Amino acid sequence: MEQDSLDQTFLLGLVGHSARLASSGIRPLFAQRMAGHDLRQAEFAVLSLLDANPGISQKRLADAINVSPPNMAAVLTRLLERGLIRRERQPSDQRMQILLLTPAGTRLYRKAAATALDLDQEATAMLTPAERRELLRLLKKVNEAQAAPQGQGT
Amino acid sequence: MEQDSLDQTFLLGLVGHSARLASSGIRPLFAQRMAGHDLRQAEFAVLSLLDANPGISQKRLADAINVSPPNMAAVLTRLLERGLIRRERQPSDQRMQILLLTPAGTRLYRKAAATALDLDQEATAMLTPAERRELLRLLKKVNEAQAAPQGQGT
DNA sequence: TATTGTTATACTCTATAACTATA
DNA sequence: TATAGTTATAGAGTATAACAATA
Repeated sequence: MEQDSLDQTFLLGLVGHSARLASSGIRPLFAQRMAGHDLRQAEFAVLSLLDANPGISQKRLADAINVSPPNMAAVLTRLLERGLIRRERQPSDQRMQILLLTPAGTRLYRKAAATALDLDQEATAMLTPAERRELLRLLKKVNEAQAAPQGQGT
Repeated sequence: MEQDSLDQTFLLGLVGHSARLASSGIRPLFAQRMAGHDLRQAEFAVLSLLDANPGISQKRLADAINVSPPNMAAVLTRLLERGLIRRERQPSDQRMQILLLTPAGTRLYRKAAATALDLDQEATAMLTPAERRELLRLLKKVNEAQAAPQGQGT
């Protein structure tokens, strides 16, 4: 039995620490359930964004989920090899590549999305629906401001 | 210029994903500012917990910040080598080790804690004070339930 | 037999530099 | 010269199995 009388006042007053804890607490459950679909977190996120935004570029994908371009390339390579996505050069700007789900990718995503929603709700079952919505709203506010600080980052 | 018209509705409805995004957004700022103290996230967390809870065991430390015992051993080794913490066997139960900050560890922690609080507040400056408090309350609720599911995990 | 902690190891994730090609 | 994407590589974080010592 754990005596959880630890004083964590300072650490739990940091959003960075608290968010990391929540993330690391949910991660194992996500990994375990998603193993059935053979999808990792970043892979699932890519499928989700492509389902909702067919034809976007790798850059926008990478920016949205905070993955560096080299690491995104590796994620996409694996999804391409599995036949879950396809890509084409954009005619108007040949530097860009347009990404799309294949029919197999769409089918897998539908199943995986149901799994993801289930497990996420289980992992947050201690919150009321209103609390959960509020938590998501506040995290979104933090994340949107991160993505676009005030012009240029550096 | 980014056209942030991406539809991320589904992903941002997952607490796991949103928490991970927030964490990964704040991490680089944390790392950059803490480099001045030569402290990584887990190391800072250990110092903070030892400052508030002198004499706790490695197990309780590891549980509190979601680090596995083998990885905690590595973190502590580095802090010991730097003379920031010390440890002793507990007389009553010789399996346990009691951890304490050294005077140098306390001094470094004081400075690092001020840095951490500053950067975390900068990173969440888009929230009102009330929103920030509410976000921390909700994350705490999620994290407390994670830590102690309902008896034993497995 | 269970718990605390260690060692060794592998795997994943993240970060950076250097490069190609397009613009 | 700047941007999209790639390759290669290093480093940090995470996970697991096997072990020692104590209870």
